[in-house]
Amino acid sequence: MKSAEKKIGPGSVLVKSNKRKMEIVNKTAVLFIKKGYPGTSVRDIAAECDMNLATLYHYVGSKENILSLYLDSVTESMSQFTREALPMLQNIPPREALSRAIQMYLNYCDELQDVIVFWHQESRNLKPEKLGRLISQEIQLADMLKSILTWGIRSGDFKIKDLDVQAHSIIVLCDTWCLRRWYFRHKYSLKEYTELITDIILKGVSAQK
Amino acid sequence: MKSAEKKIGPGSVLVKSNKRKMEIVNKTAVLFIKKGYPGTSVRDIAAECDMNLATLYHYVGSKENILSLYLDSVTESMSQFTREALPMLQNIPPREALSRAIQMYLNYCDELQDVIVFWHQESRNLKPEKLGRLISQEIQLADMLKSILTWGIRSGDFKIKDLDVQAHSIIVLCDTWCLRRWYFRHKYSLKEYTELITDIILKGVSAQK
Amino acid sequence: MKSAEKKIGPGSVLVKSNKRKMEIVNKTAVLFIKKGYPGTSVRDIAAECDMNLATLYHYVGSKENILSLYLDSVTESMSQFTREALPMLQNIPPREALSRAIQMYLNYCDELQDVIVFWHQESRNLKPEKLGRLISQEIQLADMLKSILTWGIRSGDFKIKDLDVQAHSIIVLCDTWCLRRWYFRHKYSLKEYTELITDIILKGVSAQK
Amino acid sequence: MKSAEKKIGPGSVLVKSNKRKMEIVNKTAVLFIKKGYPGTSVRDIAAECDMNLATLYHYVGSKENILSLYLDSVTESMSQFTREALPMLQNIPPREALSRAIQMYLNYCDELQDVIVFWHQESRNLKPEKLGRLISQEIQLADMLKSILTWGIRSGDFKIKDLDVQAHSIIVLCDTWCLRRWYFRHKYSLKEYTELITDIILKGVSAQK
DNA sequence: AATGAATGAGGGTTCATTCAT
DNA sequence: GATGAATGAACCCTCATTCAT
Repeated sequence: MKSAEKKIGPGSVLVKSNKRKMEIVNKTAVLFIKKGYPGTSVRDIAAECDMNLATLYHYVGSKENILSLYLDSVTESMSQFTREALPMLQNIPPREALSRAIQMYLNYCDELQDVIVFWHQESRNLKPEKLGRLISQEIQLADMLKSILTWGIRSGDFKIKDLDVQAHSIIVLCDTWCLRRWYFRHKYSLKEYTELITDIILKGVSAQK
Repeated sequence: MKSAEKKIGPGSVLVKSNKRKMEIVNKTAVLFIKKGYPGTSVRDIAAECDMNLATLYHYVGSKENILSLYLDSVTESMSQFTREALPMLQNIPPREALSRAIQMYLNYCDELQDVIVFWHQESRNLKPEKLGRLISQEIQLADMLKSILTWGIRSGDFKIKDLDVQAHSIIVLCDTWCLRRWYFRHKYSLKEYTELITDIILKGVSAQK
Repeated sequence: MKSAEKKIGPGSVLVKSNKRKMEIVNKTAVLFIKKGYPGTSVRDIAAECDMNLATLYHYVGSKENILSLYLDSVTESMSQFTREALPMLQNIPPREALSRAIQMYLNYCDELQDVIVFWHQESRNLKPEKLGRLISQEIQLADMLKSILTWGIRSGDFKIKDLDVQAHSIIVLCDTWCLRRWYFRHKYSLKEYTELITDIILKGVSAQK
Repeated sequence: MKSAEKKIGPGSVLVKSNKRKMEIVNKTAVLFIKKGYPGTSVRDIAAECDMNLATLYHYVGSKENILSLYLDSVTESMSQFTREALPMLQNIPPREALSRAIQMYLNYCDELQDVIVFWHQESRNLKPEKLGRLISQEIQLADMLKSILTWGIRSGDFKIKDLDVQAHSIIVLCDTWCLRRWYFRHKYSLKEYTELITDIILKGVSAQK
């Protein structure tokens, strides 16, 4: 990430090069999602980018690196989601905060469902270091949920045995909208699923009278 | 096929050939799980089976067929689990039935975690027809849970808005033990996870006073 | 040809074995004609014969040998045609004898057109010795025609510069019915073609006034 | 393909690439002729071209495509022959025109005898579309002959029952020089064969007094 | 006579990557 | 920066044939 560290102005060579690189990554992502990582050949990618094979290599170095760059872009997006979501949930009653967190994350998942499914499937092809970055994003998201859950516990709204399991369960139930779309997609709208799953989750965390 | 006319019993040729075939499938499964389907070459497989390449083909026909045979074996195992579990849960109070179903399925998942993760990841490489078989197993499992949930609703123990979402949620929360093992494995024992997730689920389905 | 040399009665093992062998050859011929010699695998053949691969080898020894046996059968058939045709053409005016020879050979070609085309195409795969047998059949046929032509010359009906060229030309013009069937088949009936080509040939050999 | 936008002229990249491609096709043709199409492996071809296997594929795409390219080159050559021959036969008395056409075509056949034999034998391996191209060349040649024959009929020199059969017969009798070279080659010179076959043909088409 | 199993060699093709220009 | 060419390794699969039983 040299270019990110240096302060370089618009129009510089590095920026242009970086823009090109991201174009490649984005176009490649489409292929990866459609055909899988091993199923996508570098020649496919070059063709999709309307680019000479060697030129492609000039920009991105290797096939694996494209995957890595794509990972960067995805984790950045997830990180941004988490960062942006948290402030919007403060100063709200915990139950509603959790509801809205679920709703926001489900919307986010729905938009990026292909991406989410892709990383679930291709995490195998990541080296441990890269896989770690993916995992840490999940943990960051879980942390956000954990802070909401903690507020609720303090306020007496929630009663939770184990924060970690609870937080991850919430994430997983949202991801399910993507991972089981073969079942849910033709049965519920996103709105319906959101309502139903929110109900289940809230019931699970509530301090029952 | 003349051999098809012969009576098939223990010791028959077909059984012997079938045994060999299953040996191959089982040994291949290990490779598939370790390196993924595209990452496993038929030469790898032949080597693992200590077998000439052509001999391998004599038994299994193609790489894709090994995957298919493996799928058969897995769906059969899942089907058997579902079939065998149900009778053990009858004539038991619904809450306990559900608890035991969760426990049994989590044990089953724990044993076959590599397998479960594998099929989650490689479902992309399945032709629609095969994928359908995998899906129908999940649905069968969900059906089993739905029948337990229905008993509970009738008995007044459970209150559930949507059976389908609830049943699939339960499955997913169990699968999570495998799919998020990178997080749970070094934090909880299976027993602990079982207790915690059972709690969450039961709370979610209970008819609250 | 061991069995051919020995005088063995019906029902003997060798005769039975030979019968089986010819069955194989005949069924194989169909495949050879349909898919070509290199395009036909020994497994294809065994399947067509509803026979175990090793059993097939027990009877015929090798793939090449099947071709050779088939060649035997074809040359024998051609030889028989030539032998049987000649006596039917004696004591007939030369012009009519030639006409009838052409007609007979064209009928023969029409029946065996697939066979004729096959050997034209696959002669490459024959070892010189076998190829020689095929060639000698053609020469034998040419000899028959040459004897008719000679009668005609003696009788004053024909005037021919070179017997060999003339005889082979006649054969080739008949073979053309098969070799150019892509053109002639949908334009003429065999009867029409026979008349037309007979006309051309007769005009070519006639002693013009 | 960007390169397609560039002007194509001598020295352009495309021409250079095309030259290399034709080198491959020509060298491959030798192998095809010697060993047959199925008998020639792409590894053989790469070796003959002194070229890495993958490089070969870079230029020609597939084995079948080499055959197709070779077919292109051959049909182009035949087409050129037909185109060039016709003007040379105009304003000549029909008998002489036909004689010279025969002579020219026989010379052409003699030069390309291996090629002609090859396509007779391997036409089986052509897809219908490609086979059609081969056939249409033959028909084009026949058309040329038919126009000569027609002149002769009009002038009263020729008397012909059926133009098609007559034209194709002439072609076949010329091809025979190649297809029966096992017989003619060691018996006649090309010049002798030309004279003899011309005689036969002319006699066959003549309006006899 | 019959058969399932076994095998070494080779089939056509594609891969990710590099390099000279 | 950009490009055509090049490459070694590997891909999945099929071949004709043999052998133990």
